[in-house]
Amino acid sequence: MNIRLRHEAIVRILRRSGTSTVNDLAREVGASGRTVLRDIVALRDQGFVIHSESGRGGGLLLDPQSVQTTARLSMTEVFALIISVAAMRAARSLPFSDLADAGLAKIERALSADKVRDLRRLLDCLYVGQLSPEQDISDLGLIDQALLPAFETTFLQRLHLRFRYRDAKGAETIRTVEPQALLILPPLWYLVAWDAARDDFRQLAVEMILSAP
Amino acid sequence: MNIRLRHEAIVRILRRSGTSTVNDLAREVGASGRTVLRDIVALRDQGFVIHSESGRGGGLLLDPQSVQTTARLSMTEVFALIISVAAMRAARSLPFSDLADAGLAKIERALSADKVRDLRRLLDCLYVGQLSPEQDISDLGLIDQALLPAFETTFLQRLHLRFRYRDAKGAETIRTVEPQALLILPPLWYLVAWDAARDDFRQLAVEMILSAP
DNA sequence: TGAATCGATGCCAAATTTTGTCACCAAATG
DNA sequence: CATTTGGTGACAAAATTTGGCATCGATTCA
Repeated sequence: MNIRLRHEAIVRILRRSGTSTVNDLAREVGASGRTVLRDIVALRDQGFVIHSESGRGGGLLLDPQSVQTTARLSMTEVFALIISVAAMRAARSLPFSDLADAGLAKIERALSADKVRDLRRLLDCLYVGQLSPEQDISDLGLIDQALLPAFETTFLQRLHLRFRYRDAKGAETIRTVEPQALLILPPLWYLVAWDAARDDFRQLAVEMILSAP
Repeated sequence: MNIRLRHEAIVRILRRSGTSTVNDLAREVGASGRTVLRDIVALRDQGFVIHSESGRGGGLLLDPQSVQTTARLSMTEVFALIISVAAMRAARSLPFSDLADAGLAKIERALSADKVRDLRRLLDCLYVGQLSPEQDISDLGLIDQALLPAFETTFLQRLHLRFRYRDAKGAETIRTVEPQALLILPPLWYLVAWDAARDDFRQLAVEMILSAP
C-alpha cells in the first residue's frame, strides 16, 4: 500500500464518516495505529485541518472548510505569491527545494482546483535568478504592480501584448509580442517574448515598457 | 527529496522546457539518471504521455494533451465507473486495495478538475457490500440506468427526490427524501435517505421506487 | 562505417524511509 | 478509578528507494 494512496484514503474516509477513531482508520486502511497517526501529522502539514478529541466517543474530525476551499485570493495576489515561492526556491543553492515546494502546496490548497492549473502555468513562465544569502525576497525589485494583471492574462491565454518600448539605443518602438516567460534577475526584470514582426525571441527589460501605444 | 515532489517537479520542468534529456532532469532535480527514468515510468503509469527520442538532440517530451485533459465522459458513465471501482475495492477482502485506487486515479486523470470533485463526492455517497471471490462485478445487479442521472443530481446538489414507493407491507406511499448514500448489497440496492416527513433516516429498496408521483 | 548520444531495462548492494511495537503521557468519559 | 482515545519517543525490522553498472536499441553525425 502506497503512502500517497493511503493519505488520500484517509482523507476520503474522514470526509464521509464524520468523526472516526485512529484505530478505525488503521483497520480500514490496513496499517497500524501508529502509522495512521503519522499520516495525520503529514496531512496536517499539508494544510488539512483535522480536529481531535480524546476519551470515549472521541476521534478525528476533518474540518470540511479545509477541503472545499474556494479562491479567496485574486490571481494577481497569487502571482505575487508565486514570485515569492520561486524566489525562495532560487534563494537556496539546491537544484530543487523541498521547503519552497511545501509552501507552494499550501498555497495551492487554498485555491480552487481550476486556479491551481493557472498557477502552475504561471509558475512555469517564471524564472528567478540567484539571490545571495544576504538578500531578502523584498530585494527582488518588484516592478509596477499595474503590469502584473496584463502579464497574467497574456501568459494564461497566450495573448499578444502591445506596448511602447525604449530599446537599448534609446529608440522608441511599438512592439507586439507573445510573452513566453518572465525572467527576474534582481533587481532587473525581463520579459522573454516572441516578437512576430522581427520573427525572433527578444528579452525586453520590463522597466523599459512605457505604456500602451 | 520527496518522491511526490520530485514527480511534480519533473512534470513541471517537462512542461516548460519542451524537450529535455534524462540527465538534464536528473541534475535539475538532484537525483540520478536511473532514478529519473524510474520516475518517468511511474508518471507514464499515472497517465502522462511522455514521448521520447533517442540519439543526439533527443530527449523526453511531455504531451500537453495528456495534461490539460477535458471530460469526455458524461457523469452518468463516470457514475457507472465509480460503482465498478467501489465494487472492485469491496471485492477484495483487503481493507483497501491498491489496484482499485490506481484505476480510480486513471479515471480521475481523464476528467477535468471540476469533475473530479463531483466524482469524489459521489464516491463518498457510495457503499458497496462484500462480493464473494467468485462473483463478478456484473453480478452487482445494476439497477435501471434511468435512475442514475436522478441520483447523481440529488447527491451532488443535495436536492430532494420525490417518488412513489412501495414499502415492506406493500403499501404505496409518496416520499420526499434527501438522499444521503447509495448502499449496494448485491443484488439489492438501497437508497439511504433522510425522510423529512418522518423525521428519520430510511433505507429504501431501489427496486421499490416506482416512478415520479 | 564507427563513434557518440540518448532512452530503456535488469541487477544488486547500499542508503533511506517506512512501519510496527512497546512504553508512556494527557485528556476525557462513565 | 478503569477505560478509551489522541499524541510522542525510541528502536529494530521490513520495505522501498536509490545509484552504479552493464547492456541493448535507436539515432545522429562525421
